[in-house]
Parts: sequence; structure tokens; C-alpha cells
Amino acid sequence: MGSPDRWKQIVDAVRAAGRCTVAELMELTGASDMTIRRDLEALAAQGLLERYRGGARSLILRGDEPPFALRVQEGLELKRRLAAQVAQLISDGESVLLDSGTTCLEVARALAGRRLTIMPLSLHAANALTGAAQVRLLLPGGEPRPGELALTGPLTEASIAALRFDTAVIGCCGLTAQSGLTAYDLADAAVKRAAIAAARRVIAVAEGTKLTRTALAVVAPAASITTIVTDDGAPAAATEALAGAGVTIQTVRTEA
Amino acid sequence: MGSPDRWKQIVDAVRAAGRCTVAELMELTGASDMTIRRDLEALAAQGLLERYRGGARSLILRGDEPPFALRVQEGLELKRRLAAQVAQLISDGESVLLDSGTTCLEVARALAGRRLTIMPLSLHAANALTGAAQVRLLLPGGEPRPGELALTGPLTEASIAALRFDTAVIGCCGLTAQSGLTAYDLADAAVKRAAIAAARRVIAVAEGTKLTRTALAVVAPAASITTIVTDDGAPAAATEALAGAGVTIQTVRTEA
DNA sequence: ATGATCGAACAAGGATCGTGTTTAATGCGC
DNA sequence: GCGCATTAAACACGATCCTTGTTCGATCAT
Repeated sequence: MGSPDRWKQIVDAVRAAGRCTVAELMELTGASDMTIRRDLEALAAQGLLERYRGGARSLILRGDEPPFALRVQEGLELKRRLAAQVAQLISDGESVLLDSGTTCLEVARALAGRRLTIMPLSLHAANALTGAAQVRLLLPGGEPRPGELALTGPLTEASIAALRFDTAVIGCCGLTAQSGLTAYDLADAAVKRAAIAAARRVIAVAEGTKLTRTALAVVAPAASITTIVTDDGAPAAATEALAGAGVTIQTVRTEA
Repeated sequence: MGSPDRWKQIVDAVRAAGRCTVAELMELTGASDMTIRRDLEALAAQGLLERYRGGARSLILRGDEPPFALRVQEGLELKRRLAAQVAQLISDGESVLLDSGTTCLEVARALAGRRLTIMPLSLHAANALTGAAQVRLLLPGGEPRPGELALTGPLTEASIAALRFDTAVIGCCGLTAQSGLTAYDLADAAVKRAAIAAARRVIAVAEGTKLTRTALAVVAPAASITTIVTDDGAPAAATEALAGAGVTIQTVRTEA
């Protein structure tokens, strides 16, 4: 229900202004009041905003990570290309630890037909991989974070620590030579750290824009990464600094 | 794609005869050859049967459990009533271990709005519970069995053993006073056993027809169950024998 | 108390899915 | 190698579902 682009419009508007009235959103989107109301209801159910009489106010803090449902849509084509490149780095028969996040979800889809052992760290990826006849699916325990469905907590870390993987594919919110790999969520960061510790080879996958960002929680220094898969959009200074830390950089084209 | 009742017809026919030609299935269902062909393709993708030129042969052994996709449909109304009764036995705030299977999937749906801590033992139930704002979801590790998506294996048993629950809701394939609770799958049986051991109270939920059946793998004696929720269809002899083992029996109406 | 807002029910429009037909390509048996 | 049945792809029709807009009565805030 509700076309995704209108949802994005609404969420963006509400987040930008802090709060919006139904009338404002009607004018913005051109939809009727009832449609706006139904949209707000759905978005409130996802925890993105809070309803009050006559409008809605944002629940997402300005510096916060935008919700999963919105991030999936953004830059899908680029994520597919990054995912394809990652898939190429992985050989049949390997055991793979697959991080949570929208980019890694695309990696899951790219890996679906292959003969592999995969432990996904989010339920989204797990669902994408059920039905893939050739992959042996291994689920860690843990608590799925709402929306993101990333598995976190002591159960997750224990599940990971009990195993050893050929490759870990790690997504990130920020990645620089100076601060290393960083994430928004503290619990996520702990899981990523465990994942890196349990794998022989670590592939970090990150859009070029992330190579200039730093998020709250430090996961690991750049040197603990084997290979970074990114795109042409990454500033040369950033990639050179990372390469200087001993990391292999692979880039795909930003645009088709 | 494909209406579920025709799928059931096809799978039943193929399983009964061992193999069927496309022409036979056309006559049986009244559908066109192309539709049959598409159905067979879909069913083969689910691993239910094997395609050969001109027809298909069954991959399900005669005494085997019918596949999940078919069992979900059967007796849905009754399952809902059983699930509602189970939900009534559970108080807000409890920690609940929820078994795999189609009946327990309905229990998950019945519990979705409540304030509870739930650890589901199948991905189907887990998916049904994501988005339930009030429930704290706890996932065990393990390998999801294809189709069923029931989590099994050492990771699952370890996850369960690390926790203690107020209530375990257990589904079953067979349940008699003599043989106790039985399951088709050996790995499943081990998980159920761990679940029963980790819970203070054990609620078994089973359609009346299951109270005369016995499946391959023995899970636990009837005495280890606290309460059985079943329906009027259960033979009086069976329920009395179970009651004699010290189990509380609760029944719902078989038909609306 | 009054006005705006909300939620439910109903109706229309569009999109999507399932199904059947046609066509061309493929594979099997002779 | 030939002929036949089977299959896969492409297209078209029909039904169904989803989305949206409207109306109405109920609700809430000023």
C-alpha cells in the first residue's frame, strides 16, 4: 500500500521540517487527505514518525541513519554492481559470513545461485537466501533489530565466535584510513567486530560516499580489512590512504 | 502463481501413482497443458517432484510428511481456533518458546499483538513476528530446513539450552499416551526435546487426528507435557489415556 | 459548542496475476 | 535423419486485488 516515492517524499518533508500538517503534505504530494492519512498511519506503524491530530512529527533524529525501508531503494543499481563484484571475489564452496545492511542484501541476492555456505547477519538476507537450493544456510541467533532485522546481541556474537569462515563480507556506515570501519549502531558494531575476527579474509563493501564519512561506533581499523569494493565516486585521497594501510581496493563504475 | 487446490490435486495424484503424465493431470484438473507444465515447474522448484519429459515423478516417499506449502492451507480455520486457545493460556510478559510447524505459525500470528518475549523455532514464525512492536523477538541459531524453515542443529540446541522460558508451545506430528510426543524429522525431534527441557510449562498443540498417530522420532513422554490443546475430533479413548498420564486437556470445537 | 479531523464503508480506477492460445524451438524415438 | 510429441517464449484475455478518492458519521480540540 502506498507508492514508495510518495512515502519518501513524506518522510523527507517531515524529517526536514520536524513536523508537517496533513494539508501541507496534500499540497506537496497532490494526493487526497485520506491517502495522506493512510500513508502516515503506515509510516507510524514502521516507527518512522509519530502521528498527532492534524499532522505528524518526525521520530528520526537529524543525524540518524535513515530507516531501512528507504535505504533499500536508494542507489539500487550501484549496489547491484558492487554486489556483483563482491560475488566475483568469492569462489564456490567457500563459507561466507554476510553482514546486515542494504548493500549486503544485494550481495545475498547475487550469491543466491552459488554453491556456498552462508551465514547472514540479517533476516532480510536470510529470507533472500531461503529457496536457494545450492547454498547451505546457517543462521546465527540473536535479536533482530526492528526494521533493519540485523541480528545482534550476545547470542549472535556467540554463534559467530563458535565458527570460522573463509570470507566475511562487511557493510559499513563509514570507512576511512584514519578512523577505520565505523557503524551507527553500537550493537551492530560489536557483531561486525566478531565477524571480522572469525574470518580469514574480510571484504568490505561501501559506496564511494562512505569513504569520507565516519559514524559513531568504531568497529575495526582499516588494516584489518583485506579488500574494499567501492565505486569511482570515491575520492582519490581516501582510496590512496586506505591503500597505504595495506588494503586492496577494487572499484566499479558509479554509473552504468 | 497456481491456485493452491490444483497444486494439492497434482501433488496428491503424483504421490499416489508415483508418476503422472501431463495428459493425465490435464484430465484430472481440467486445466490446459501449459498450466500443468507451469505448475510442475513450480512444484519441482520446491523440490516436491521431479520433472521428466511428458510428466513428473514424485520425490516424496509414501510415508513422508507432506510439504509445508500444502499443509499451511489444510484446516486453517481449526488451526486458528487452536492458536487462539493457546494464546489465551499465555499471559502478558511471559517468555515463550514457539515450535516450528504450520499450527505454531498460527499461534505466532495470534500472539503478534501481545507484549511477550518470543523465541520462534522457524523462520516462518519469525517473519510473522517481525513488525510486532510489543514482542521482543529472540532468534536461535541453526540451519533452516528447506521449505519448512525449521531451525535445527547444534546451534539451535545450544541457543535454547542457554535460556529458560516460562512456556514452550510445541507442535507435533503424533501424540499418544503410549508413545508420547513424536515427530517426523530426527533433527526436529532433538530441538523439540531441548525446548521442552528449557521451559517451565509445556503446551502441546495438536489437531485431534494427531492423537492417534505416531511418527518416527520420539521426542518426549506424554507426562512431560503440561497442557494439550486439541479439538473435539480427538477420540475419547486417546484424551482419557493422556489425561491419565497427568496432562491437562483443553479442547476447542472442530467446526465453526 | 463549533469546527476541523479522523476512521470506516463504499465505489471506481488501474495494475497485476493467472490462464489460455499461438508460435517457434527442442528433444526423443523410429 | 525424419517425424512426432513436448517444451519454452510471446502475446492476449479475464479476473482479482490493490490503491485511491469520496462520503458519512463519530471524535476531538479550541
